[in-house]
Formats: sequence, structure tokens, C-alpha cells
Amino acid sequence: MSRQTGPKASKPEPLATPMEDTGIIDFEIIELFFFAYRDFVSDPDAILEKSGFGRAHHRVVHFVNRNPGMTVADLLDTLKITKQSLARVLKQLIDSGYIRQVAGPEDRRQRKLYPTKSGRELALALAEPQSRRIERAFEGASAEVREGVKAFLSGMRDRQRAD
Amino acid sequence: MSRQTGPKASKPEPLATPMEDTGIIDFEIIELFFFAYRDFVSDPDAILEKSGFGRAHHRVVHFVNRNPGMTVADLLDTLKITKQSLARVLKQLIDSGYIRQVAGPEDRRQRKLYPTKSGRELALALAEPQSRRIERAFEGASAEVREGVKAFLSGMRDRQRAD
DNA sequence: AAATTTATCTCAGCAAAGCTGACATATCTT
DNA sequence: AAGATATGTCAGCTTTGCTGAGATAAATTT
Repeated sequence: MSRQTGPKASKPEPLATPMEDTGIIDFEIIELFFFAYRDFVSDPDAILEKSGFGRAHHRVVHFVNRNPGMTVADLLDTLKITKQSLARVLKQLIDSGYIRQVAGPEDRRQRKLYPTKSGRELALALAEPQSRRIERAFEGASAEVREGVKAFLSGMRDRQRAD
Repeated sequence: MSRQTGPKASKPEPLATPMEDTGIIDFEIIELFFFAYRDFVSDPDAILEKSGFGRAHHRVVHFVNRNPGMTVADLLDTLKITKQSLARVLKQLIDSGYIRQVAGPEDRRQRKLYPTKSGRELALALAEPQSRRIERAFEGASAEVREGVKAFLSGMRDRQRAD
């Protein structure tokens, strides 16, 4: 259907050489990281869709379980999303009885977040397959390599943000 | 506003203990991985939003540059998304002149995908900050650790899928 | 030659999870 | 009393997934 007669693309030359040729860029790790993360989150995704929850709920449940008593502001800072985005999933988790809010003892404007018993169970159920996957990936690794992997993952984070 | 008089949540007990206590689950790596990936994709995200593209475009541009001549079916298999999801971003990339389609020489039903010159440049520009981040994360790592990280990331992938 | 399968594209619509802007409320600080 | 802070909420937008239904062109099988 008149593919080359359009006004925009005046037939730019396609390139047939794979990109690995450049040598400067570490494409191998970039791809390994992409595939690793894609499969890493697929386990909890499968569990969550039974409850009608998604990846966003997972993150909230995880961090509230790891840091009981954290505030909404803490959570926003950790997840780097906006208040309105968080509000929706947080409300669903509270309504479903996985998370509870308690007014801060010092500052009563704050809403400190705690998991309920079922919230704790959910977080553990979601973490379990991920943990097994990690153990499998570490099979046969020396202590030095295990530490090296942690250092690598830490090193991938932003040093500090100006926000 | 009548928080505990609702019909659904009959005040389940909140838990105040952090989840690390269980000992069975490797929460540390789970979180490191989350933060590492969050920041890893933030660099290209920032570049892409100038062009009006998103993360999905990045993935397509990346893999087409890595594997020039791959078909739409190959790409679907790599990304594990549906045809209709891919169609949208692929069309935008073709219309914008970053990717070209060529009918397969053997099987003329196929659309083999190639980057244009600007598509190659875009892919390199997106990979560059990620590659620098990786180099930084590897700073001071021995060859053994570098290999160990690759093995770890490979090990995180699904072994094989039944699809 | 006809029928079927395959590779791709398209249309229409839905959902999750991000986003912005604006505003309300309760509470703390000055 | 005034202002700042922590949170909640309303309305609406975007991206990127999804599904179902169908069209087209080309290859394959009968």
C-alpha cells in the first residue's frame, strides 16, 4: 500500500550490522539485566493476578512489611511515584485488609503504615518464589562472588538524587 | 471519618515487626534488585521522554539494533508481549524513521526489521548511560566477580518456557 | 486449483498504573 | 492567627499492556 511514497520517510538506508560491533558499550549486561528482571517479577505477577492486584500492590506490600510504621511520604520517596498514583493501590490494600493506617503518635497528621497478619502472609508468599530464584542463580557461587553481586547491585543505584 | 465502623475491616491487628526476622527469605537481594533496576531504566527514560517515546520503544529499538533482520515474530518472542501491543510502538518507530521493514527474501510474508542510521544512533545514545552505570557498578571488581555477576543474571532467567 | 496455514496489520475497546492540577482537611509550627 | 506540612480526594490524561474480530498476502498442503 504505497509504502515508500509517503511524505515523511524518504527511504533511509537500513543497517544490517548488529550493534555489538561498536565495542564501547556493554550490551551483554544490559540484556542480561533486562531478561533477569523480566523473569524475576513474573513469579509474583502470577500470584497477584489471582487476587486482582498488580505489581504496584506488590511493591507497597513489600516495603510496608519491611518497614512497618513507615509513612506515606516515606513510601513515595522509596517508590519514586506520585501521591495520587500511590493513593489508589494503597486504598485498595487497606480496604482489602492487608495494610492498616495508624495516626502518628508524635505527629498526628502522619499515617503510619503497618501490615496486618494477612498482609504479612501475602508479602512472604510473594517473596518466596523470588528468593528461590535468587538461590538458584547463586548456585555454586563463592562467597566472594555473592558479595560481589551485592556490591554490583548496590553500585547500580543512583548515588544521591537532588530531590 | 468513621474509620473503624465500616463493615469490611473488623480491625485486624497491625504488625510492628519488620519482615527481615523470618530468616528464610533473601529480602536484601530482592530489594537491591528492585532499586538497581529502577535506577537502571531511569537514564533512558529521561532521554526518551524528549522524543515522546517510552520504555517500550526503547526495548524495540534495542533488540532490532542488536539483531538486524529479526522478524516481528522474533521480537514478540523476545519481549513476551502480544502482537497488538507491539504493533503500536513499532508503527511509531517506523513512521519516525528509526526502523525499516523489508519483506523477507525467502518468505515474503515476513517483515524483517532493520534500524536506520538514526535508529542506530538512538539505540547507542540510550545504551550509553546504562553502560557507564554498569562500569561504575563494576569498579574494583575482580574478573571472577564480573563473571560471577553475569552468571548470576543468567541464572535469574527462566530456564525454558513451555510456549 | 482449492483449501489451509502462516505472518502480519488493523480496528475497536478495556485495564493497570503511571502522571498533573486543584482543592480539602487536619495538624503542627511560628 | 497565619502559614506550612502530611495526607486524602476529585477529575482527567497518557503509556503500555490486554482481548477479540477480522483483513490481506504469501506459503504450504491437499
